[in-house]
Order: sequence, then structure tokens, then C-alpha cells
Amino acid sequence: MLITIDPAAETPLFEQIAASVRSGIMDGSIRAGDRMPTAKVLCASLGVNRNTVLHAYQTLRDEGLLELRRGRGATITARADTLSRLSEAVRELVDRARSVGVPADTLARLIRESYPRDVPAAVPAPGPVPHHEEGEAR
Amino acid sequence: MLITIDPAAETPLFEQIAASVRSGIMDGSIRAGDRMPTAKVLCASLGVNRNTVLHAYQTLRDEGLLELRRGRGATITARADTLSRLSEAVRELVDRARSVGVPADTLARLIRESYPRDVPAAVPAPGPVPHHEEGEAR
DNA sequence: ACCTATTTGTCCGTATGTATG
DNA sequence: CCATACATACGGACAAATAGG
Repeated sequence: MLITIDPAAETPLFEQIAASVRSGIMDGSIRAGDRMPTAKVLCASLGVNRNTVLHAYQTLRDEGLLELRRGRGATITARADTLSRLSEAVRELVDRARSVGVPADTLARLIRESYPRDVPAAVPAPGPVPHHEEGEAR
Repeated sequence: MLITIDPAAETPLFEQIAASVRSGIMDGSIRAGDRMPTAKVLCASLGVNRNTVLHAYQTLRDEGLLELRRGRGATITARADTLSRLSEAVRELVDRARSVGVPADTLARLIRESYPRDVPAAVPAPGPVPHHEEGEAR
């Protein structure tokens, strides 16, 4: 497992760190039960402030991937393995989409529209509005 | 097949029409070879300008979902069926993600990160990306 | 071969709302 | 507050391709 950052990149440093951990989870190099280095150690090896590392860790905790305990450090949760298996399925889908020439944007939109919760404003409802109302404006 | 729009929504009308067709393609109610209503007919039934319908049609054409010919009308392309099958796979993945509590945002991000950052000349893989030839003698 | 109707393609101008400076 | 630019939508007009009488 190797965490690297690029201080010149647009992405915030804490997000780069979090993304690095996520990608480690997805490719299987980080698994449930693994211990992340302490914030002190990691910030030293990355050359960033300790708060930046903590920010990244807390972000991952909010995503349910990391468990933080005072005096014990950071532990990867079981959810990481779940996400890892899911990302395998994602890879297969992406391969399939790419093979038929569907770009990432379209696929991401497909995902969103398949989620029942957030109804896309584009197709709000099967509401019957074939008629054009006139007297309604501002 | 039913196309509806909501004049009060913030989404542009042409985009609503296009989204309605896409959604019809994805749920299987619109298939390859189907003929869309002419712009004249559709704009009358929706209560919008013909140019707005044409704008939506041309958007779908640019996405490869619709074939437009003067004097003949608008025909759904074979790509629509491809997209329909893909959206079925998307639904399955979304179900799986939802069952483990992964929100749409995370899944969409997973998709993006799984997409190969196709920088030119960085393809050592034997990936047979199907090149889509357009110029077809008729 | 000619003509006509239909349908998309394309341009014009106008109006509106939004974002920007 | 005003000016500008841009996207959206409308209404109209004509050109070009297609189909059929």
C-alpha cells in the first residue's frame, strides 16, 4: 500500500489522500481489518499537516470505510470488502459500456436515473400535460 | 410510448423531450427501428415549437440514438437496443449497491474512477475498441 | 418524367431569463 | 444599477430530401 499526493494538483490534498485509500480498497491492496498508519506518521511521510490527514481519515469514516478510535488508530471496516466486491462488478459494467462506446458521463447518468430516490428533474412524472396552459406566468 | 413535459420545470424543454425518449429506450418501450412522431405532430401534442422538438431530436441524433432523414422522419437506431441492454445491467448493479447501502454519488464516482483515463498512445492492451464507421454507402 | 405533399435542415428575427462584469 | 453575453424558446420562411400519384 502506497499513498502519494500531488501538491500541484487541483484536487484538495485531503481528498487526494482519501482517494488514494479508496483506490487501495478497490484494487484489493487494502482490506477489512487493516490498520492505517497514524496521522502523525502519515503526515510526516507525505509532508503535509496532520490536520489534513485527519480530515482525510474523517472523510473516510463518514463514508463508513474507516473506524477511528482515540489511542488506537484507524482501522479499515468490513464495509471496505463490500465496496471492493462492488467495485469488481463496476469494472465489469464499465468494460461492457466501453465496448459499446458509451462514455463515462452517460453511464454515470444511467446510474443516477436508476436510483429510485432522487428523481431526475428531466422526467418528473408521468403527468398528463399535453395541453399548453396560457394564463400562467411569473 | 408517451412523451410528456413539464413547462414549469427548470430543465430545458428540448432536454426534457430528449430525456423522455431516452427513458423510453431504457425501459424497453422504445426499440430499434421504431419511428418517432414527426416534429410537426409532436410539437402540436406537446404544445411547443417545432424547432424545440427538432432540437431534441438532433440532440438524440448526436448521441447516436436517432436517425433523421428529410422526408422520412426519425428512426430509432440499433444503438438504442445496446443502450437498453446496458441499462438493464446498470439496474442490477444499482440494486446490488443499494442493498449494501452505497449511495448514488459513491457509485457514480466509482464508475468514473473505473474508466480508463484514455490518454493517447497509452493503450498496450489488446482492447478491441469497436471503431464506429459512419460513412456508409447506400 | 413531372408534380405535389411531407418532413427534416437551416436560417432569420424576437423575446426572455440568467450569468457576468 | 446598467451593459453585455449566452442559452432557451418561439414564430416564420425557405431549401433539400423523400415518397407517392
